[in-house]
This record gives sequence, structure tokens and C-alpha cells, in this order.
Amino acid sequence: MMVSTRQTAAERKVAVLAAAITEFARSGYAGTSTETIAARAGISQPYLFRLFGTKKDLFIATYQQVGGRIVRDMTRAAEGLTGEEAMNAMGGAYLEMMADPELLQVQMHGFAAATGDPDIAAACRETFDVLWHFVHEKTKLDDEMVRQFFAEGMMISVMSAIDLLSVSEHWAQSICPNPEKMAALMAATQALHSSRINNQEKKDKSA
Amino acid sequence: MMVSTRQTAAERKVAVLAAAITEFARSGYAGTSTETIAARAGISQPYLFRLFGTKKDLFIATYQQVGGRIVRDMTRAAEGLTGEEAMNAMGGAYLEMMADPELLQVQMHGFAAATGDPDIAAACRETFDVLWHFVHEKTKLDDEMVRQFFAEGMMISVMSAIDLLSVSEHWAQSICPNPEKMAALMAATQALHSSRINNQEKKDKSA
DNA sequence: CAAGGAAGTGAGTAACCACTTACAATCACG
DNA sequence: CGTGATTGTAAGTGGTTACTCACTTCCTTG
Repeated sequence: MMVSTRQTAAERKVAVLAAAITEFARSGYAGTSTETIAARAGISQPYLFRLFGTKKDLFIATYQQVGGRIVRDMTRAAEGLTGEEAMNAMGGAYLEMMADPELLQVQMHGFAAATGDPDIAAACRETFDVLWHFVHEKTKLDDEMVRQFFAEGMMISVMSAIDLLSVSEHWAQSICPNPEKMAALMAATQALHSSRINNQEKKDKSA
Repeated sequence: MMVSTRQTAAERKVAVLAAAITEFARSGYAGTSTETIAARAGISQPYLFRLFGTKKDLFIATYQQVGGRIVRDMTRAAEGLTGEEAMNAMGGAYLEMMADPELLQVQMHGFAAATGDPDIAAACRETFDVLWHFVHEKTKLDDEMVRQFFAEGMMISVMSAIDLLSVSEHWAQSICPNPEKMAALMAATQALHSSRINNQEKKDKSA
């Protein structure tokens, strides 16, 4: 079969970034090999290096694209709204990302990798800067509300990373904002999760 | 000089865990080598493996000890208090950890590593479980307040990871809860940070 | 003081990883 | 049609890493 046609560098970069999101979301910066990403993107590893220079540059590019996607999703959700309505819509959009949590988890891995690398830390602060001004502009709400908005967001990212949705006990449920939306989310992600876990266990059989 | 006396396995484990906190805080689970931790603890790498079995077991033990330390610090801070007073005291204790952010950053790396390993994810949920019940018992406040407490906590951890305290612009300042405490913190951490950054740059000269 | 056990290490091993070099195929275009 | 740029790769390279084996040193205790 193998329909391998040539693509432009720009097209390949899109494919590589998509692969990088998936792999970095699972295994993080240090835990993901460039070989794995290249394989998922369907190119050789040397070509990946020609496209992105270094692993760190690729990670930062991936992280920035995730930031852009988050802004885009929130923009769409809040279209035509202002104030608290806009903020609620954006919070809802953020929550819905848990259904396909790659973006949230890449963000998480960015924060983590920031502790060991000033360049990555700077990229994280930059994205935070953009996001903060975006939310502030869009909602015109005061600093305190924006702060709480981001606090909720961070907790959602953590919840997604540690798979808190799988815990049915009271304390775990009570941490989740917007319970009715959560119920829908749990149903939506169940199939995804089980397939994910099966794949993971196949990989882990060596341990 | 070398005063190397023999120690019991239990004593060595304490030293190894202390070293592991420092190293995992900087470089995370996948990014830290067991050799580095062994060197900091002053023992050989084979002995580290005899004490902890695998790198993953060591990481989880480190993560759990961090959880215990956080509970301990918050318990002390809230001694004799109840309700909102207790919660504010515990929040203050959590904030103060930013002055020496290793614990917060290990926690962060736990969350991140959880995306790629179900055992680590389970350990994170377990710690969350303990922490939630602890706060709930101590304050007797309703679920919503406890939820907001944890959301603030997650944001503090992220702030510490990406070193948001170093940004003086309005948006960054406004994200920080408790501004007057923040001012004291910034002064307290400045010396620490500059020495940390110098060390880091020495390590990064190869890049 | 003999001996079993606990503390501790030197020297590997097999696998992996970020990154490079040198080269081949393909395309656009004068 | 040829030539220069672009897409793409096979085959390394030097370094690192989790983990093991075989061994020594010391302490305790009967």
C-alpha cells in the first residue's frame, strides 16, 4: 500500500507536532525519545532534527502549539459573550478538554520540565502571559476572578494527569467543578481510557 | 578527612530520600539518574538499588514522603485552629513552601509522571485522598471551600515550577494570592534563586 | 573467636538516546 | 535537460542509564 508522497517541510512539521503532542503528553520531555516521535510522524529521526533543530526546540514548539490550541478553543466557546458568561464558557471549554486530555497533559509536562530548564520555564511564563491577558481582555473581570479562573484550570490539569475521574469516592467527586458536566465527561472518556490503558500495559510488560 | 562510618539501612534510606527530593525536584522522574541521587546521598549506585529495588519504587517513596511532609507542615500551622482560620493557616503554610520549593516541585513531577505510569498515578491519587480528608477533618468546611483550597494549592505549585515570582509585571503579581506574604517570600528566595541558577548554568554548559 | 548476616562497592552489561555525516531521490525551473 | 534546492534516509557515534554480579568489610552474637 504505502502511499508515501513527498510533502513540504511545513506539512511535515504539522504532522510532527501532532505526534509530539501525543508522545510528550504520555511520557513528558525527558521520558520521550525523538525516535518515538519520528516514528509516529512517519519520518526518519534525522529528518525530525532537520525540521526542529533540537529536542528542546521541538518540545517548546509543541508546548506553544498546545497553548495556541487552548486559546483557540476558549475563544470559540466565548464567542459573542462577555463578563462572567464569557468566563463560564471558557471554563467549560477547558473542562471539556479532559475528554481528550493530551493538551492538558502536555501543559502539565511543560510545567514540570520548567523546574530543570530556564528556557522551558520562560516558554511557560510566556504562554501564561498570553493566556492571562486574553482572559482579562475577554471577560473584563477583576484580577481576583481571573486568578480563581486559573486556579480552577490548574486543578483540572492535575485531575486529568492523575486520572481523578476514575475515582468514584465522595472526595474525588467533590473536587470536580460542574458535576453535571463531569458525568457526561466520564461516559465520553470511558472507552478512550480503557483502550489507552491496554496500550500502556503492553508497553509495560518489560518492567 | 572522610569520616565514613557505617550506618544502618534505615538511616541510609533517610539520606537517600533527602537526596532524591532534591534531584527529582529539579529534573523529574525520567530526567534524573539513579547515579546522581546515589552520589548526592554519598553511597554507591548498587546500594541504592538494594535499598529501594527500582527507580520507580524510589520515586514513589520520595513522592509519599513529600506528601507526609506537606501534611506535617500544615498540621503544625493549623494547630489549635478550626474552620476558616485553620484553612487560612494551612494555605499560608503551603505558600511558604515556595521559599524552598523542592517539595512543591516533587509533587508537580509526580503529577506529570502520572500520565505515563498507572502506579505513579495511583500513588498521586492516594496522597490526594489523604490530603483531602485531612483538610476536610481539620476545617470541617464544606466541599466547595475545600475544592477552592486545593485549586489554590495547585496554582501555587505551578507558580513555583515556572518561577512566576521572578516576573514583576502586573498580571503575574495579580495571580499570586496574599500579596504581602509574597513580598516577604521574594526577598527570602532571592539569594537561593541566584545560587540555584548559577549551578544550573554550570551544568548546562554542554548544551 | 567463629560465623552468619548486614553494609557497602568495583566493574560490568545490554539497551537506549540525542544528534551527525554522508548520501540518495525528487522536484522546480531556466 | 540539467542543475540547484528541497525532501528524505541508512548508518553511525559517543555518551548515558537502569540494573546486576561478584566480591569485600565490618559488626554482632552464641
